[in-house]
Amino acid sequence: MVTIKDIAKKAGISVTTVSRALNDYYDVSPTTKALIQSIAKEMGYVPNRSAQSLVKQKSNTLAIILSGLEKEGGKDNIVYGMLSGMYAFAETVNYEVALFTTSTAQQKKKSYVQFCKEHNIGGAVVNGIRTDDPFFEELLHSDLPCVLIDVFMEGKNTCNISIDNVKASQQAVEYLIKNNHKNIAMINGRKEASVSVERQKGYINALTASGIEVKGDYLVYADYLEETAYEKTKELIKKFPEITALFCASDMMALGSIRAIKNCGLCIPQDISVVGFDNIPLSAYSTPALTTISQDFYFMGYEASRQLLKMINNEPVKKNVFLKHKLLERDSVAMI
Amino acid sequence: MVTIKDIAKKAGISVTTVSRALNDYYDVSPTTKALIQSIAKEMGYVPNRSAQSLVKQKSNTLAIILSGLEKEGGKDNIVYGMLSGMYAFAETVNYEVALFTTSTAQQKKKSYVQFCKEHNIGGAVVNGIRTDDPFFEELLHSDLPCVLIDVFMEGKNTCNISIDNVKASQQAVEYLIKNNHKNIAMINGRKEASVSVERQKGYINALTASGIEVKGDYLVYADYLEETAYEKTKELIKKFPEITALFCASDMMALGSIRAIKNCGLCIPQDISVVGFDNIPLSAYSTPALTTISQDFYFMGYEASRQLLKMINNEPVKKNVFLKHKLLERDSVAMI
DNA sequence: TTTAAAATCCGATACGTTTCGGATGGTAAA
DNA sequence: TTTACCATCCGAAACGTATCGGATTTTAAA
Repeated sequence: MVTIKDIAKKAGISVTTVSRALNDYYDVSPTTKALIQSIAKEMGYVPNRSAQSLVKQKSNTLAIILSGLEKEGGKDNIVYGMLSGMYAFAETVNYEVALFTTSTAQQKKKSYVQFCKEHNIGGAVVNGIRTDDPFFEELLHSDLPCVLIDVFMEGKNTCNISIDNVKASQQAVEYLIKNNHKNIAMINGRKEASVSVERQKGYINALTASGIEVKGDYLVYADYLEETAYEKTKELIKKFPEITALFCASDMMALGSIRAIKNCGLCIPQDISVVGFDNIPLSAYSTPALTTISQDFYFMGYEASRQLLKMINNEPVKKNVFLKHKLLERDSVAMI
Repeated sequence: MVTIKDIAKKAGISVTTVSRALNDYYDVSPTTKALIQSIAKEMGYVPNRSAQSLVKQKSNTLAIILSGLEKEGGKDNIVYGMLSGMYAFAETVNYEVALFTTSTAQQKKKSYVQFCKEHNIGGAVVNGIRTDDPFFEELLHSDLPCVLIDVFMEGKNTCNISIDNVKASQQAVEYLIKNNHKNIAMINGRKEASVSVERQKGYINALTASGIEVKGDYLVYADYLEETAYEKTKELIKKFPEITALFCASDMMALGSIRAIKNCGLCIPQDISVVGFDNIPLSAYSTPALTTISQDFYFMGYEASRQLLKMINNEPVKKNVFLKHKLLERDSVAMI
């Protein structure tokens, strides 16, 4: 391993000056600067990040904390999108990304704060962490800058980023109403998740605004799981055959619903219309193609990390950032 | 930040002993060990990875080098699968993973070797890098341990991991032949990629073994892209209406082919049968569900990193590791 | 009692980099 | 000639940890 000491020796110059030359400081002459840089290149010098991070007490690294890169969890491509967005942004500012996942398996899991401290990390983007996770609490109470994606909590030094979930789901349900649907059920995710609450609010808003009675029985929770949605949908449409439309709080659940509906011998959208949420790749390939609320997860990851960097640099940021969404009309909704 | 010095002071004990206690060395008494560990916990001590990595000259980190976490590239979920497998393994051995992607955009991209040196990384898992990438060449010539997924090249300190692509595609085509197909075309990927070569070999093997003439015109390249496959398939089935079956070297291309076939007013599998390759999530949701060769990318990432760690620790490893595959019969193939 | 061996501890140094505080020599203004 | 100011350089300390080589005490064997 070639170090700045080696360069210094070869150039007959002090270590200090080599360091300052390589970092392009003003107080080293253009001549020596050029000399040193050429020697560095010639010797194949690579700066040692550990040493840099140790002495500078920071590491040019952003953390992303995820609920888990699970074997079967990635079908929706959401995490992938956020990740790639984050990496894309980090690259533009010469930062790196450290990915930390909470393994459900591992009992003695490490605290998020600890992870960041270990690595001299300045701040974290957080997604998919359960709000009752004790380590999440600890993170919120620490003064590490955090950007929370799709979860609304207040911490010591946090901000939130997401689409306007209320408006988006309201829009989705209004679209169904516009297509003359009145008996509209909702397959929601986990009751506790803040996005679920928001999306439910939008559903109710749309119904009441159109003078449609909100029936508690039409509202079921499927944990954002395809399989659960499949079962709940089956029960639902057997119990309430008058239902003509379904609003699902995620595309994965919508896919489960679609399967359930087909399985009951009904047709989509002729018998029952379905609207999803997220616009995951699968939704475009299902039959029928799923009408859904489109979110740009790549951009979300990109923006989240951009916000984070601002916070790390003590620049002012908005506490709540709302990104754009879009209703994507495809083939799973019909006029009745 | 609380350091071992702080602990030493509080415990009235030397820094050396604190370090050795925390690392559970044999030559510190159980009493002091317990004392120090409790003080460490109480003070919220977190070891500084930079300092550790600096002094130990290594970092307990595995690199994964990918061709890019691109916005649109992740639809097949393959990279995600490998990633999660790698993280899962790394966790079991208390290692971390550093992800490095080659941005097509960024001109002044950094060499892979440089990245590893900077971070004191002991070795890398590599996937999807073009074989003519100069930095890839450099990596192969370096003595960094490398596990190459799905690419067959020999380096100074490398090994390869993949399924038996020849056998797998041979099996796929044999399956079509068993269903009485004789005019079987193949949509292959990039001609240069080694997996393409292998899969083509399997295709030809199967045909010749059954005494079916291999027609050069039946073999087209679509770059592993859905859209290109769509177009090439259209041309193909217009030009050669006798074709009754298609073997595609990837599921993404198969999805393009399916769309093309439908678009020509033909039915799958009644008019044309299709077999894909990979078993990506989308393949199960397409209509008809795609018959395909199933690979376990999670396991591939897991095994690749397991191999890598062995190489880093100078344990002996096999030069070529073949993982299992499986022909997954679904609904896109019919007997004629 | 002496001696050897085990158990337990510690000082000093090293890892590679940055940075504080100053040193040196040269140039221009007073 | 003196003074002040640049431009350019450098020594030494610091970051937090691990480890080599040895020191000290305790225990057990002879």
